Amino acid sequence: MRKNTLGSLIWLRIARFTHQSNLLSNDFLKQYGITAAQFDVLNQISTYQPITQNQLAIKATVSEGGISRMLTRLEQEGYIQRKQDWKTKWISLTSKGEDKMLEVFEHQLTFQTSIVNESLTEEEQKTLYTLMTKLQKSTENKIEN
Amino acid sequence: MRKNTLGSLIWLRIARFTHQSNLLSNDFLKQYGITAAQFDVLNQISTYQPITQNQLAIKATVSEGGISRMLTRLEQEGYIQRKQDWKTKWISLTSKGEDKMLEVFEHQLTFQTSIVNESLTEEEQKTLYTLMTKLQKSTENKIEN
DNA sequence: CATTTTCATTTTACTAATCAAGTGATGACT
DNA sequence: AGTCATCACTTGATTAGTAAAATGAAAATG
Repeated sequence: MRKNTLGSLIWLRIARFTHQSNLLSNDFLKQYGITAAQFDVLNQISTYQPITQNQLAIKATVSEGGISRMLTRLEQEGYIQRKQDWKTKWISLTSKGEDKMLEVFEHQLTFQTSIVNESLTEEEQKTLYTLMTKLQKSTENKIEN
Repeated sequence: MRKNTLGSLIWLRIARFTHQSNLLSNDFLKQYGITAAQFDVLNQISTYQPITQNQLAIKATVSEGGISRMLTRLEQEGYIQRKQDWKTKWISLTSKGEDKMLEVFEHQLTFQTSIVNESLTEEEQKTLYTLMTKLQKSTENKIEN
């Protein structure tokens, strides 16, 4: 007989939430013509630009190959530019990319915040943040073994 | 100036944990020759078989098209069988699929559990489970609008 | 009894991710 | 100088996901 542990149930809830909130995010961002994955990467670039692809991959927790393809798409759309300097490519937003982030950032933040605010009190949110941070940091350490 | 809310920080932590724990899961399951996504689907089938593709898609929180392809692969590998009955296809594990789940389930459960146990106390886990359940249920309601 | 509706599943076109092998230029040995 | 290693990035093969259009067979309608 199958018996689940508390740990595995937590795992399942988190996986479901991520999946479903991703669907909602993509649906919400559709009106701005970008996907949730693109928003995340543009947001990282906006924060850390100019940044190399290598560093960006780490910030966005995506593989080298993944960021390469992602940037190709974003470059085609005209949101970012890659400046080759020696062997490194420095990534930054174009003015179109800056405008897009200016247009979208606040709304996406409000969108995410409201979903959390609707189901949890301020106190609960603080607790959840603390616990998730513990969990995530510990997983992060395991990755860098 | 960019200012993040508690809600958006929670969102970020959850997304990171999911992504990283998925990498770990895939890495762990590699020795058994299956992926984390395949394990999840096989696990659902094992629990609810026989089950239609439609219901399975809901259980596994995957789109109709997604489950169709996934099952094609699992069928090719010989883990599942599809029995056409009227217009419905009933999915169940083959004996090879049953064996695989018997081999993997306990280990994957232990793997997931240990990651949570290593970073959180029993009490913290209960709290986290309660909060994540609230959050996830609320998101689920938004999806079915 | 022919036609339309319904419905489960499949397919198409796309985004996105991984790992691993391939490029191509810089720089460091011998 | 010639070879070799390194490094940042790209590419190929595969898995996985979505939305939306297409299939195909049964049921319902007129």
